[in-house]
Amino acid sequence: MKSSRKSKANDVEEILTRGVTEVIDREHLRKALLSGKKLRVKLGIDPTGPRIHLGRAVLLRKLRAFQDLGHRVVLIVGDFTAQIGDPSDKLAKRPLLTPAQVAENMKNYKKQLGKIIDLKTAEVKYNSSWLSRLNFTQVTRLAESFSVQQMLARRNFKERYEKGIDISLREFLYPLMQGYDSVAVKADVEIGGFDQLFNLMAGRAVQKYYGKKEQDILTCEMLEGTDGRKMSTSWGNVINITDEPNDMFGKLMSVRDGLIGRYLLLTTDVSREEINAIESGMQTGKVNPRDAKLRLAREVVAIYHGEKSASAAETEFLNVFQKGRLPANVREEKIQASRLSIVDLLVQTRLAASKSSAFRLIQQGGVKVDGEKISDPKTVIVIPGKTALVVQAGKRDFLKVSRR
RNA sequence: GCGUGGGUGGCGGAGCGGUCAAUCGCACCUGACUGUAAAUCAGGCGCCCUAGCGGCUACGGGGGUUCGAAUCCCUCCCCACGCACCA
Repeated sequence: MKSSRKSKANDVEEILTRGVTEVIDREHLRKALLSGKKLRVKLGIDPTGPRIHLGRAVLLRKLRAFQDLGHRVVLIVGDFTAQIGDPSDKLAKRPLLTPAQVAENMKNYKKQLGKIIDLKTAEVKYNSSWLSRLNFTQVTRLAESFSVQQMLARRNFKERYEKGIDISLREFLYPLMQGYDSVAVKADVEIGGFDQLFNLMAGRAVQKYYGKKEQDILTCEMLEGTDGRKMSTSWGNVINITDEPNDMFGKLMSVRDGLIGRYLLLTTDVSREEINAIESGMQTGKVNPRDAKLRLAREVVAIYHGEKSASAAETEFLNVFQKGRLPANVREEKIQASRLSIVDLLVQTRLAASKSSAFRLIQQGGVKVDGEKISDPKTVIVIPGKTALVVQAGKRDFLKVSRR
């Protein structure tokens, strides 16, 4: 959207290289991008309706970059697989999604997508609309496009085969289905995480088999979670693009120092020259990692919540965590009692999950009322009627309490 | 279908008759320190209370043996692997 004619070559280079692990066929794709032809760029979407996190956003942002150059984004909702179940999923017994659930999930998902992708010009397709219509003859024909040897070339299959671990035949069908999607939507390019390489390649094989031109494929790096491990909701190291500004800012500040460069590269538009400067600055001690991280946090929050929210979140963060002041907006709660033991107060206001944990919190010195540390669990707190007490549990949990 | 090994706290994984609310690692919480919710260090991490070498409920479900069971037996359910079936 901001590319002048002269910088187009740069934009193309940026697409082809930033956060990219592999491009097949690189030269072909470069030429196509420079030719001015409008390409159809495909990305598969998970129909279980998860929250979009910064890792997933790497792909979506890549997609957006294509969109900004005038190409057509084609999102494929994998509802068909969700409805027949994935046998590689050990928890295969989990309930399969009904069409209604998929529709609901996608409604949610689209709201998030809209933060990155321009949905007005994007196509959204459900792969059940063609996959569920294939009859056995057609499936058989599709199965002809691949050999067992080719399938076994996939690392995941190869390892399991060699170890004697079951591979369901149906699993062999999955790459074929994904490949068939590419035929159905006439994809010119498909993008995905580098773990998707095989499936993306399958698209090429299937397209070729059906006499279509093969899509180019582009795989992106996978972003680590804030602690350096694989980003995963169950690890709790995920930053979602729907996270509130202050929360998002704080989570970004908890990214490991060693990951600052990668985060800047994969989640922001900060130029690579600048990222290099920041990284070498950190190595020589000229740049304080904290400041690099503040920059990162500002950039990312601005992308999803706007500049204003970003600087507000920064001010808030510095206030609360550097200067130890009260947050600007503290939740308020009115309770009925006029006098309560500190333990009961913590439990009633849900600042502590149970009395035992409230006890612990107090004994560990994590509780303050109006800035004063409470160390005796038996302390009785008088709840004021007009003004409110500020109760603090730990570093980040604040609550204003007054009488109802 | 047969056989073997398993099912333990948010996860991984010890324990294999008592001192086990259960080693340890991860995650999480608190404190100290600081450059931040980073790193490091220390402590905590089922619930209840009159807060104590206190009480209660817990180790897939049910039943049993025992003074006493996560630990032994029976049974059911589930998982992994091997064999058989396919030939």
